[in-house]
Amino acid sequence: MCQGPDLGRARLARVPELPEVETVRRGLAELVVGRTIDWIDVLEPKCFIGDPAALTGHVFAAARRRGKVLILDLDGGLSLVAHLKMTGQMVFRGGGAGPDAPGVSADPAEAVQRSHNWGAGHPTDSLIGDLPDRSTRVVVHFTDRAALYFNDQRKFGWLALTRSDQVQRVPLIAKMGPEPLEGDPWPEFRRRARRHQGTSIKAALLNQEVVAGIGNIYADEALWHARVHPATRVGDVSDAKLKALLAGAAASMELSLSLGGSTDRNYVDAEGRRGAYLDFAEVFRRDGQPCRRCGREIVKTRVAGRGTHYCPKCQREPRA
DNA sequence: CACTTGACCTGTCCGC
DNA sequence: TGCGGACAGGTCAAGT
Repeated sequence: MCQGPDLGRARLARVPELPEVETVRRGLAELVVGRTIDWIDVLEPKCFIGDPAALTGHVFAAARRRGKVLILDLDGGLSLVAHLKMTGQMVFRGGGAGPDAPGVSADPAEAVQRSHNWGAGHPTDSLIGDLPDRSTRVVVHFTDRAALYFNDQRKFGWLALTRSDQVQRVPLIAKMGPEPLEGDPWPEFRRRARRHQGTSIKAALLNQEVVAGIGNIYADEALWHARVHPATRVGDVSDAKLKALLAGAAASMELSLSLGGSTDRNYVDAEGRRGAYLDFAEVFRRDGQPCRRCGREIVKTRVAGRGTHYCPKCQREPRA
């Protein structure tokens, strides 16, 4: 297939953060809930924690999410916890067309398969080819011949089998901060952010113990919305600005979430250009382009060890 | 304890 | 055209 010059960058930017994981969750809730596991094929041992054989015969009962972590509950008090990290994907394939006809799957399966094409770096991008492929790490085979593929080119992601009542004991989940899109996260976010007065606000936003689900993209977006320089010490950020940061992150994620359903459709146009996922971005990967508020050129630097995009006019240096 | 840096990986891009 | 190296980023371990 033809690969435009921007395709590589576009893929890298599609790291699953909260909105992307939520979109995957919704798809899985529709497709795997109610299905019975036949067996689990672990192609990359480091990507599956626990005994895969213990899952045979169990039925998916619900699909939940905590921050960027997926939680798939099964009957019998078991849960499959999953983290996509940077390049993980969950790709469902129905068995409607039969096991020997991988390319002619039924409509529903294909539709959801596309909507699950988050994450990055798949050879064929908007339309995944035959599975398993070389990035497939785990395959959940269902009794009806359907299958759920966990793909992850970089092997950072994982699936872990745990007892449902132990899910909140998973280290990452146990310490996780409030959900930014549920209830009123502000009091808890403020409390937790104030524990890290000495670090940069960007590092604090990326810290899952401060607030759940924010990654590099939405951290940069939130900072732009709130007009805060990413290197500002948390101690120098007012409560009003902290609140604006939380609101900015939420707004950006809500927008992304609302685009999630349509992103797959025109993700890569005929020229292989970037997809709709970037339409909500004000600064991320927009270095060299004008700020949509003031026209100043967006710059890229490094803060908290991460590529960081901001507007030098709207988001002034701390110091003073 | 607070905070920073490196490791984990692989694919892609850039300069030579 | 090919090759080495930088880079991408979520989380954890190890370091200051």
